[in-house]
Amino acid sequence: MRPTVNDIARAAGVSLATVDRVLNARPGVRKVTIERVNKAIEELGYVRDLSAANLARRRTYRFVFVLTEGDSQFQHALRETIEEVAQNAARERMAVETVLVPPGDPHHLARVLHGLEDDRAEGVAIMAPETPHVRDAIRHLKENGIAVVSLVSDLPNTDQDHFVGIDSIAAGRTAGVLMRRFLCKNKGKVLVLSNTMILRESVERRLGFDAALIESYPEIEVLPSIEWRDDPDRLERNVRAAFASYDDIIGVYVTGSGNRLFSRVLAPYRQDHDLVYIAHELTEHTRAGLADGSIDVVITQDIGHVVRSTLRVLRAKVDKTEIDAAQERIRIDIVLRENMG
Amino acid sequence: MRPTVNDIARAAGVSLATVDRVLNARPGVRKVTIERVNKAIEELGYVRDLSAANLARRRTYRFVFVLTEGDSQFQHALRETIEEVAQNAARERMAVETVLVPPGDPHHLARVLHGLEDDRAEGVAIMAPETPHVRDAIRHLKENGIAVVSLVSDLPNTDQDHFVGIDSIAAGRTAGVLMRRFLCKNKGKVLVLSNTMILRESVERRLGFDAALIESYPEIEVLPSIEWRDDPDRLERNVRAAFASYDDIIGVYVTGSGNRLFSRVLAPYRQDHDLVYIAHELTEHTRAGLADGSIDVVITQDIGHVVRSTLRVLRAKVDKTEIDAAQERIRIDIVLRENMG
DNA sequence: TTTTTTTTGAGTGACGTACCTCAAAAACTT
DNA sequence: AAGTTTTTGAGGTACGTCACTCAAAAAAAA
Repeated sequence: MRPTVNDIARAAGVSLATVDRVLNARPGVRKVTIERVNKAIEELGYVRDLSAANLARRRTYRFVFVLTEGDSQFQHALRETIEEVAQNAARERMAVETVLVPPGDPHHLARVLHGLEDDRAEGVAIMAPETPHVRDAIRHLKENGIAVVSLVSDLPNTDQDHFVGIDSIAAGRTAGVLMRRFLCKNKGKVLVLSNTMILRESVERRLGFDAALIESYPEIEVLPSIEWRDDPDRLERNVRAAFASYDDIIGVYVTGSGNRLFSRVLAPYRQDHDLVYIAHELTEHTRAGLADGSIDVVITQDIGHVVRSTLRVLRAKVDKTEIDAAQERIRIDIVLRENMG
Repeated sequence: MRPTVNDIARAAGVSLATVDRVLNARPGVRKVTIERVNKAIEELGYVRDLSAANLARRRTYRFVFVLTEGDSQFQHALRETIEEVAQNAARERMAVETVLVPPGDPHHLARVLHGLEDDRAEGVAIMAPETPHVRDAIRHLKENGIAVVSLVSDLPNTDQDHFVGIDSIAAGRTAGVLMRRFLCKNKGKVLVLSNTMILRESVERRLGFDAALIESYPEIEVLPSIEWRDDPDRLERNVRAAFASYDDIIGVYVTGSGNRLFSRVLAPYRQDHDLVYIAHELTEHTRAGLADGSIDVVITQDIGHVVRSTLRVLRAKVDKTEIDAAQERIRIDIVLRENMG
């Protein structure tokens, strides 16, 4: 049987009240007594029964996801997953809320974050680009004792507690090495498509991709990234231009969203070109692409895992308990048609 | 605030005791009353507070892992992981025990399983080959109300509640398709190595591998599996014979354990042969192989995930609650040096 | 209708922890 | 040594559920 507070009290030769004062850092206990209690805790290997504790303090963890709006399939899937996971999380005394902020408006985002300080949340999960305003807002949150984690998109230069997601450079490298192998020593050019290179992930993926591909395979030329910035016409124009300029395009790499659109634009060229198509993020569309063979590989991360992990990490931070690194590590998943499941 | 039993009692116009009788399926309640209570539960959306319930009934889940002995790196890693996870599981009122049985002795295994019936365990997790004795023992366990799940190695024709692991045919198919792509239209032979074809996984992996490889790539000949049955000499002999007979071996596929040994035996041939090496299970050794480039791909499953999932599923079965399919799905992981992490 | 059986209500004491009060004891000041 | 302050103890109530008892009420059987 696990030791209880009563066992600690007996072992330390003090009363229950004193043990309680020590455990919950309440004032009015001498240093010597505190040490005596801590020694007993140590010796008996006492660990507080968190579910009993949460029951007693009638606690519900209040967590908020702050996401930038956007209607890419990835964003949809993310929001949906949060919704689903939140349902189950409720059973474990967690109230999860989602707040959407317009993209490209750091002030708005910062205002939202500030608004969370006065006891709307005990923990905040953020997916947004890093800007000075955000850095500032995160510092404030932390100063108010609110746990902060970023998901999918890292915020490395902030006071955040944790990042839940994958290393984008490694993800790009993985894409690069698969491109190299799937190209089979053929010579030619690789098209890279990105909605915007403002997001750190896009840049880092491209970085890793180039490193893995060019380094060991100089016969390949990786073309400059085509950025389409939410403008379908620009995408179409640029892709058309690329195929007009080069007739030896043998691979395409899409570093972020836009697969749906891109696939359509690409279709007419696929008859003449034997293309290796590598994309990121497993969504409805990339899934279909894998199934019908139009996409060869998808590099992704398990969104469900990301969301669940985010909540576990937030709770651990709030409770000041250890996190299980092995469980919280997000893997870079390589998905082919065969292991799509 | 979540509704409590008291709210249900009030809403249904009955006493607490009656609600309790209904909730815990105790006798002495009329059908009409049961329905009234259930209606109230439905309407208020009541869900039993499991942590309060477990606290009250002073419950600790007793789970037993039954594994066949063996000193492959995979088995070691599995046992170690169970050990680790069990530590954390203790905080959630789960007492996890591991029982090892000698391989190839179905009677012993069956006896062990029978021994678990009389209240040693509420749930049993099994990794062992399926035999009539095992089927029988599992049926008995189930009849005694004990939850049974298999892990890693499926037991499809038994009364088990659940299987935690990957589809071996799909895993083999994944290996096959990667072999095909990495071979880059070269012609030649592929060596397949397996400790034993007695285990269903080995057979299924091979099946999937052949299907993916041969079907779309008939220029390749996949050689008959070399079985070494825990005999290093036999492995060495057979590998040597294979390389003596064929000078166009361009790929090797190891369907299970033996990578450590095989790598050593293979080493001298690697200078003359440009080989694609695909293996299963990410262990210390295959990890090192990926790192130094001697292994190209490892197909694996996250052992930590498997073990944690096993415990969650067992608990869900015992509690008769839903399992979160998305969370419990074990993925077929493709591991390259770049995404090893 | 009376008797028997079944169903229901009211209540109690756990489980392990939190959080509170009030009085007593111990530790300090002067 | 007296007073003051700090520290400690004893006790209670609560959280939401379980598991039980005993008596009362309702339903079914005679």
